[in-house]
Amino acid sequence: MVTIADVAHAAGVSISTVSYVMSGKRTISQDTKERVERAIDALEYRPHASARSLASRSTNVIGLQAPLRSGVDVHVVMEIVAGIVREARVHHYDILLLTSDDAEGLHRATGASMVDALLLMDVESDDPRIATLRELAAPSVLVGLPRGAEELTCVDFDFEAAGRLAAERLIALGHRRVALLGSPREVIDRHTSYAERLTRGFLAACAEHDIPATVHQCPTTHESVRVLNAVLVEHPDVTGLFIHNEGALAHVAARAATVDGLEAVALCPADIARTVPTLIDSIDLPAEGLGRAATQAIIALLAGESTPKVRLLPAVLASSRGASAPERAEVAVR
Amino acid sequence: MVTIADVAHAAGVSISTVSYVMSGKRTISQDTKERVERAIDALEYRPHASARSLASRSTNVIGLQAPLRSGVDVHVVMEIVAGIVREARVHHYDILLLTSDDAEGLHRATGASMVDALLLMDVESDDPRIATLRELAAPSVLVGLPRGAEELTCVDFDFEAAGRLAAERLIALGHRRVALLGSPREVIDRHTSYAERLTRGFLAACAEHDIPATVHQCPTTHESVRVLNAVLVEHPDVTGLFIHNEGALAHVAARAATVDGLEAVALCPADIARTVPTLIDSIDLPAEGLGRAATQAIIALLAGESTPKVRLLPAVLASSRGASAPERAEVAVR
DNA sequence: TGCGATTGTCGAAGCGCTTCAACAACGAGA
DNA sequence: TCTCGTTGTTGAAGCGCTTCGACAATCGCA
Repeated sequence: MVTIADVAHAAGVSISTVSYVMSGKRTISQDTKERVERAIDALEYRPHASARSLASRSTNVIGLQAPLRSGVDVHVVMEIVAGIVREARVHHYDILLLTSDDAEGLHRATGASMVDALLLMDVESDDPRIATLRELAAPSVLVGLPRGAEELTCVDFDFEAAGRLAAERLIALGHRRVALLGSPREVIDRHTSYAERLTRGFLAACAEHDIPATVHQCPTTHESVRVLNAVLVEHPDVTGLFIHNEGALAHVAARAATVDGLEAVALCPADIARTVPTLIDSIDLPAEGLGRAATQAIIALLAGESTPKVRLLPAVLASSRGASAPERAEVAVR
Repeated sequence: MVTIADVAHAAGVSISTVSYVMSGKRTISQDTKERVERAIDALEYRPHASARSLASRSTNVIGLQAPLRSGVDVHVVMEIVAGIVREARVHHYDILLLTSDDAEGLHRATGASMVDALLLMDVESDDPRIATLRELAAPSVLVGLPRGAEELTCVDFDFEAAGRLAAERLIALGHRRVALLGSPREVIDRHTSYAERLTRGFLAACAEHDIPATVHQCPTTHESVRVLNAVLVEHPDVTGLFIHNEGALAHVAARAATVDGLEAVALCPADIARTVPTLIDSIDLPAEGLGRAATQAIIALLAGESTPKVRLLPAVLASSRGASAPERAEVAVR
């Protein structure tokens, strides 16, 4: 293994000089700097991560508790994680994957100084891990917006605004009764923060416009079609649908397209929306951007910068009108 | 921060004694051992991971390159990762999540001694990372079965056997022309190892029974229904379907159920199969078990044990016959 | 021309742990 | 009684890096 001593020797300087060249924490003459850098390249030197972290008291690793639970939108979770990992690498951080939903993992990772900071996904409205986070020395960021998260930094998509936006869009399209086909029952039962906020926004906007609205828990499979059928039987005057459910989206949208006058808006990643041509409109769920934003927040905390306690990514209506990607591109060109 | 010196002082022993109590590498009297353990508990001592790894020259961390690509079966990937993480914890290892598909990440993680070993998922038939792995000092295990992986340890599900099994099942059910609705085009184009092996097994078994068979690339959305329709138009005598495509499964199965005499078998995780009642049968894709097996293999390598170069988890027909989980339970009870 | 400030480099002291070699203390066999 | 193994414990030497304080060498300014 190549050590800093080998580099120092090859460049004809001391160990500390090599260290300062790498960190830039002291001024080094151009000449010396170049000699050291050549030696580093020639020897393919890579600093030993543990040695570095022992001496510098920081690991450049962020611990991530990602959900591996049922009912969650796996596609979205993967995208968020991808965003987190990519953004972390930009800032020279790595991601340690912690088994989820146990506070012990948080204690272990920080107690053993394996990580500089923590990132938590799939946060519930009253998450028991929140209390744990307060005890820990390491800074943390939540992807989600639980109740009672004062003092904690939270980053999330603005689900409440998305609910409003969907409702207002449907109402603007002329619908006089609407329904939300939302998350599966287990997600609701866990009081997952985003599901509750989405519902709140949707119902509030409908109420403001005096439009009757109902909310339905929706299984992720083609059984969701049964839910839709039941909704239509119970409320035959429902003509506007808002779908937020990865697994059910394609089924429900396909079924909805067969019913005269029924129109559907969805909340989902843009690439998913593109595969469902029968949607009237969609609200983009910027999953990767969410992961990146969360990472940026934790990096800022680590740098000692002041960050807003809560950052919500805005909900924007994608003007897809069901067009597939290539078609949209053509439209844009004309 | 509590250090080993604090524990030693509290227990009235030397630092090395504390270390030997924790590692068990030397005999320690029962009395001393208990005193040390009490001190550890009382002080909530957690050894500093970096200090330990610097001194012991091993990190107890495994690097994982997981795919965050399109077309992959996200659900299955998540389950595999969950299996990997859980099994790793059993053996006191942690998982470092590496950005995927770049060989540089492998060099970085091992060169900087951040990991003891590497785990690679989503391996292609001719994966460029394989050459890199050979250069590295760290042991590695592939989840997949690429060509030219001699010398490398591989763990995977036996997709070829699954292909055979599905074909034989359909033939046994009396079908005289069958079709495989497989992975999306991008997965095929990447020459993903599992897709090719599944096809090979399926076609081989059909050929052995002189049963005509066709293979179709299948988009993951409800567009897959179009593919099915096209297949039925082109080959009206197709009555047996084998589906291996997470996103398309529910759509295709639902559509197939509307065609008289058409029967479908699927390859997917058991919990997914349960949500698709129109399936005749399914072959379980033991995703979590696959992750666990891969981790066990890498742990064995790290322990210097000899492990088989290739381990394939067997394909087994789940006798679901389309029954949903509760119904099956009832049947079992009677 | 002299003197303080700046610039560039270095030696050495850790960071918290593992592990080797050494060594008391003790019991057993001759 | 003496010697030789065991058994249990310890001090100290690293592991590879960062960073502090020190110190020449050079510079700017009076």
